[in-house]
Formats: sequence, C-alpha cells, structure tokens
Amino acid sequence: MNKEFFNMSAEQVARELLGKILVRNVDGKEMKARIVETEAYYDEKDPASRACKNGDLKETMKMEEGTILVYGVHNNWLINFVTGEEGEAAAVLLRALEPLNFSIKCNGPGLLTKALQIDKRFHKQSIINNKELFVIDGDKENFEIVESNRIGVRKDLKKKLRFYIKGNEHVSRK
DNA sequence: AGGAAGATCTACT
DNA sequence: GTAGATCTTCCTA
Repeated sequence: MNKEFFNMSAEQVARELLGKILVRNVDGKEMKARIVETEAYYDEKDPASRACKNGDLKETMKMEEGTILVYGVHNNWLINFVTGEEGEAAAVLLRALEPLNFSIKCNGPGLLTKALQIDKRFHKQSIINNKELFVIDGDKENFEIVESNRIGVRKDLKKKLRFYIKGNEHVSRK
C-alpha cells in the first residue's frame, strides 16, 4: 500500500483495509494475516478516546499519512495507522486479523499486537517502505462489509465506525 | 511522586 | 456476566 491509500478519510481507509494482508517480518520469518476488522478514530471531536486529547498521540495522529501509532492500554498494545493529510487528526485501529501462515489467535486488538510482536518501538514509524511491517493487496474475493458501533469505548459517536467482514470467524465479536 | 483512567483479556461463577 | 490483573500516559501537587 502506498501513501495515496492512506490519504483517504479514516472511515474509507478502515473499509478498504478489510481483506488486505498485513505482513510482519520477525527474525527472517514472514508472518502474514488478513485484516478482518477495523475501526476509525478522529480528533478531539471524537469523545470515544482519551487518545485524541493526549498530547503525544494527538500529535502523532496529525503526522504524515501511513504513520504507525501504538497506543498502550490495560497491558496491551493497540496499533493504528494514521490517515488523511498531514495536519489532520485521524487514524484507523486494527481490531482483528485472520492468521494465514501461523496459528496464533488475532481476534482482538491486544491479541494481534502480541501475536505479531508489535510494541511501542513501532510508534511513529511509517507503514510505507517499512521492512518489518507493511500491508499488501489481498485476494479480490467478494465479501460483505458489516458496519457497527465501536467496541469498548464509554462514549461512542452515533456514527458507525467499526467495520468487519461478514461471517468471518476471526472477528473479535459478531 | 502518586493517582486515576483507559480503544483489553482471562478466568471464574 | 462480572471481576481482577496489570501498564502506559496524563494530570495534579
């Protein structure tokens, strides 16, 4: 995926990321997983996250599109991709993956970072031209996208900003 | 330095 | 379904 891809709105990137393949290189081994569930997050107008109010995270969300944002909560790392043009605060959260060439569960935002050994050292790196972690096109198979409200947030927006592949067994909740 | 909150996970009832 | 574990970050003093 190139920079242009992440230049779209968070909501659009969240939809387009479904079905794409996330590749993680660790110790020369390549782990591949299909993205099956995502959520979109916005700036301070979004009451859902303390993340948007935070100094550092807010600044990171305004960075160049394609920047990786790692957010720690409850002993878990959650990974986001910054979207939109530089100066805009928007990001997409990866919530669940379907493992392709390994068999560690990735059906939750904290689990997938653990499975792929993603931690704070990826914070503020770019997903574009990254050797250890990047996204490629997946099979263009047809699937239905389901919209729902976000999960685990105390105050969500009325808008449905969670997207997942209908019928997929690896989503965190159905 | 200390406390509180948070986009979570697991286990137990 | 509910509770507890456990850690990073921000806020206050």
